[in-house]
Amino acid sequence: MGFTPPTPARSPVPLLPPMSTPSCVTRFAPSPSGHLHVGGARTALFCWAYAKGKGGTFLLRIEDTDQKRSSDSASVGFLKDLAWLGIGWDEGPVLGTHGGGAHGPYFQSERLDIYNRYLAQLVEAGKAYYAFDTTAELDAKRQAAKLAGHAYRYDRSEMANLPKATVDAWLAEGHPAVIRCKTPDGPITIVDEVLGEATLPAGEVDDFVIRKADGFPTYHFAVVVDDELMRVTHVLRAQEHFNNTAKHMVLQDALGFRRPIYGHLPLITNPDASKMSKRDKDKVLRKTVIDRKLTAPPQDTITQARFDAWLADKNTQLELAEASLLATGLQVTLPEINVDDFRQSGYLPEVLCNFLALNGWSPGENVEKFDTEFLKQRFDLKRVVKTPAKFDRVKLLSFNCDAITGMPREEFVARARLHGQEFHADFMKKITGAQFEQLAGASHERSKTLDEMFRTNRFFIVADELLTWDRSKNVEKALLGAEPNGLSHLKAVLPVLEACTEWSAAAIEQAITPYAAQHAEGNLGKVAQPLRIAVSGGTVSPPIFDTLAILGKASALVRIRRCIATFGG
RNA sequence: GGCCCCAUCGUCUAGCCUGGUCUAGGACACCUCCCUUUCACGGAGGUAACAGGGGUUCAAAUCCCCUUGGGGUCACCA
Repeated sequence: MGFTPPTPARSPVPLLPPMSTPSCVTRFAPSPSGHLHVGGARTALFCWAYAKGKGGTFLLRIEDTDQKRSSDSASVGFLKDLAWLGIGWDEGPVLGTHGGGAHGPYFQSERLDIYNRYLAQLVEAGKAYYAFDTTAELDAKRQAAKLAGHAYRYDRSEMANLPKATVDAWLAEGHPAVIRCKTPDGPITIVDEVLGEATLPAGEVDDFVIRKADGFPTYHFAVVVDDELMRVTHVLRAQEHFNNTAKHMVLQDALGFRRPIYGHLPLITNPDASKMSKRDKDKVLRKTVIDRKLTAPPQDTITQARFDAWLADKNTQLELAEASLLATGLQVTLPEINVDDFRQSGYLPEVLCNFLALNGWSPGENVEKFDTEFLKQRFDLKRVVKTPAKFDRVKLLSFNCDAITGMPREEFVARARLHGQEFHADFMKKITGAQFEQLAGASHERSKTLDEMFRTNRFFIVADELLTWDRSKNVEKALLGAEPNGLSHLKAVLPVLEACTEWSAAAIEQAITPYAAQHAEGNLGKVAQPLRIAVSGGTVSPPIFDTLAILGKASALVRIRRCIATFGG
């Protein structure tokens, strides 16, 4: 059989008039199995940047051909994630101003008749055939091959040569059947803009399934048909798809389709080089539960039965909502995996985009900080690295910190407020608008994330009479050290504060500073720290005068009195 | 295991294609000091890498080969 190794089409034959065909069309084609993973987000970002930088089209397609794994709500989830990141799509499912387009539907599950048309065409042309092997038979052969120590390859001798009459009869009798692609014999050379050229030896690609027994096309088939029909010119996807490219090329040749340009992006992994997956959350939870020797879930988290089942079987995974509930109960933080996790943790979308782009690509010239506009203009496949990147959350945090401290105060306050309203409704309810503004203002320069102030300043929203004090070393030292210790300073400044007629940070400072000068050798810390402990219960808070001002005079005084009483006055 | 790909500080990377300008640059982390009312921020320094071995060459991080190590993939999942 005269199969020539495919080469990229030099002059593609356009399906549509040239006028309406953009020079560059990229697509992001996730399967809707949950939220958008950061790795997926990086792929989407690069696809977007590449197309937009060339004035082309970026489209989104939902690959929901796996009936078991797909759900409508899941796809909506990462549409929102993408929109939050600022990665807009020109064509695809509609969300707000994004999406639409003339090449839909953009859900593969709605394109079955299209696939069937091409499938029939292939079978008719003898380029594909029905196969009636059962899963059990196939598994046995795979197993045998493994035992024998060689790679399993599908043997077409039986099914590919079945007489048409037999095939029709079996089909009519309702035997389960798949359709396999008759892969021509010969080596296949993949040309990749990132990885270069790679040739798979003959026999590496066997007769793979293109339609499943349930009537749905496999990923390989749907991708090839859709990329052609949606006139995709550049396929940018994760490196795990590299070997699949050969299958896609076989299909393109069989169907007479154009060949898009390929670029396979390096993977993003955990710092220990393991795959980043939501499994990592389960791992953290399991370790905590085992370390603490817990036999029951914390109150108000998950049921005992669910807990037992999860703990008994390492392969059981908690749902996202269950996991975060349990994490809250155990007071552990889960590793961020999905875009939404980073949003909840208070990362800025523009920072996440910036940092993600740096994993696998760099503009050179020692430039690290840039926005998506810059990325759009500068991104190119030549500078994409070939090696997998370990995702460094610490560096991301540093970038986030820089961005936050670098933004105008009003912007921080506004963005923190939005974050609070979404993720810390309880906090926002217990604090007035003015108080929040003051707190956010005071937290601005010490915030690494939008979330931090809500976690470290919970003392603001507890009732004065319910505040408790840490009994840590630092607290004891500050309050009960050698005389004159913190406690005596507290007793002494109390009347000073009571005498304050104006209760602003500046006014309080004016009252306290002279006291410190006189009674603490001008060492403000000797007075500030006990005050901080008294009103916050711990050793960390925004600057003390701000803290007192935000709390209000009444609250502050009650807390100080209670503290004195608690620590023995 | 077969096949494919890859290999620069702890990490992300620049440099490699078109050998000399590399006593290998930046960033994060780390260490030291300074600043400081806590926590942060900030400022000044510092430690730290061309996986190993052969070639080619006047000259190799840069080109070639081998070894080792890492990753991907081998589904009626995508």
